[in-house]
Amino acid sequence: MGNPSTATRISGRRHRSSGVPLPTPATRYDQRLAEILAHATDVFCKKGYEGASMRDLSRASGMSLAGLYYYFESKERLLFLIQKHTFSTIVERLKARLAGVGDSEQRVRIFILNHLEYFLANQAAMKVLSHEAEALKNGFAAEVAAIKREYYRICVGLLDDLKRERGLQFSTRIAVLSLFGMMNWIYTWHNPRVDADAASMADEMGDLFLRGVMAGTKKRKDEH
Amino acid sequence: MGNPSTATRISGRRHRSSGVPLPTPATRYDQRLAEILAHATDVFCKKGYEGASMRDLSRASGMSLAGLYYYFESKERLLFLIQKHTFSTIVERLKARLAGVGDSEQRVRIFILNHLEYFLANQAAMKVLSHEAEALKNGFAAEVAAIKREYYRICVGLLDDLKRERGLQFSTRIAVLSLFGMMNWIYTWHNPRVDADAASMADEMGDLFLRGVMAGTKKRKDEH
DNA sequence: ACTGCATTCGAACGAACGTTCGAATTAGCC
DNA sequence: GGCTAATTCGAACGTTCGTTCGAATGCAGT
Repeated sequence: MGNPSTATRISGRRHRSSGVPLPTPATRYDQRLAEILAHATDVFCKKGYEGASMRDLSRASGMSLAGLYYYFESKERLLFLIQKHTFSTIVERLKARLAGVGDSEQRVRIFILNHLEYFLANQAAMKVLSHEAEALKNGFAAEVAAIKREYYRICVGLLDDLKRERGLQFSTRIAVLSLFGMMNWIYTWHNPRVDADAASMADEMGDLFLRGVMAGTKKRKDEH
Repeated sequence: MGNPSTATRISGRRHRSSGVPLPTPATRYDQRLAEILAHATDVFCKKGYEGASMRDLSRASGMSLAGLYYYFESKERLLFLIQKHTFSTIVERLKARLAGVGDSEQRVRIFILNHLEYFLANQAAMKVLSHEAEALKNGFAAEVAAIKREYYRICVGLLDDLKRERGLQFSTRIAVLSLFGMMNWIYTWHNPRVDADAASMADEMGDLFLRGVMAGTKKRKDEH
C-alpha cells in the first residue's frame, strides 16, 4: 500500500496558459475536485461514510459514476481527502491566531474560539471528521491520526502553560479530552435557529471550562 | 409501519413447566435473544451499524444467517432493541440512585457518576447508543428519541434546581449539552490501561463541570 | 412411537455495492 | 480545421448485501 498522500495521477495537469494573470487560482482539475469534495462532504454528513454509496455521490455532484473515478481512485481516498483538508485547515488557522498572543488564558480562549468558529462554519465537514474518525484504514488512518495528535499536543501545551503559570492542579489529559468532548459534541445538537453564534458559544464554553479548571485548589507555593 | 415496540412474533412462547422453582429467570427464547444482542453489540461497536453485515453477526453469535431472523425481523430492529434496552437501563438506574438524595449539587454528581459508571461498564453498548444515534428511521428513531428526551429533561431539572438554589447565571441548555459532550466523548479515547476508573473520572469531571458552573457570577439578591 | 411446536439451517432471491473499461465527448493549441 | 490530451460517460464486472423459504432437527407431552 503506497503513501496515501502522494498523487497517483501520473498524467500531468494542464499547464497554465502563458501570460494570463491567474483568472482562477487553481487548475480546472483542482476546482472540479474541490466541488466534488464539497458535495461528497454533504452526503457523508447526511448518510454516514458507510451508508453513502458512490451512486449517491454521483447524483449529488451531477457527475456520472465512472466520471468520479477520474478524480480519485477509491471511496476511501475521497473520505481521506476531506478529512485531511479539513483538519489541516483548522490547525493552520489556529497557529496563525495563536502567533503573537502571550497571555495563557487568552490562548486557551483562542483555541476554543478557533475550533467552534470553524466547526459551525463548516458543520458538515467537521461532522465527517468527528464522526467518521474510525472509517479509514492503515495508511489513510495514520496520516489523519498524525494531524489529530499534533492538534491534541497543541492543546495540551496551552493547558500546561496555564497550569504552570497559575500553579493549578488538574489532570491535563482529562481536561483536554473533556474540552474536546464539549466542543465536538456540538454536531449532535447545534441548531442555528435556536443557538447563538460561534463567538458567544466560545465565550460560554470558555467560561465554563476555564472556571472549572482555574477554580481548583492551587498548589501551595512551598511545593515545588 | 407498525409500532416498533410491540412484539411481532405471534406464536406464544413455551409455557413454563408446572412446579419448577424458576431454574432460569427468563424463557429460553429471551436468553438466546439476549446472547445475540450481546454479540451484535460488539460487532456494531467495532464495525459500525452500516459497516456490520448480517453475516458478521451470524459469525459472531455462532448462529446461521437465517437462524437470526427467528429472533428479530430486521437488522434495524436489532439495533433498536440494543439502543432501547441500553438507554432504558441507564435511566432506570439513575432514577433509583437519585431517590432520597436532596442536596442539589450531590444530585448532579450522582448523574455524572451514574452515566460514567454505566458507560465504562458497558462501553460497547454505549458507543453503539452514542455513535449510531442517527442510524434508525421513523418509528424506531422516535422511540429512542423519547427516552433520550426524558434523560435530557432530568439533567436540565437537576441543573435548574442548582441554579435556583444558589442564584447562579448560566445557560442550562449549553451547560447540559456541554456535560453530555464531556461524558459521551469518552468512547473515543478511554483506555482502561491508562485512565482511572469511573468513580475517579466522575469526580474529576464533576469538579471541572460544577466549578465551572458555580464559579460564575451570582445574581444579586435584589434581582428577582 | 407419534404428534405438534419451537428452533435452526442451507440455499437461494433480487437488489445494491465499489470499481473498471473502452468508447465518446470536450477543450486548448498548431 | 485538425491534432492531442483532458475529461466524461454507459455498460458491465464480480461481490456482497438484507431477507426469505421450505425443509430439517430438537424436544415436550401423550
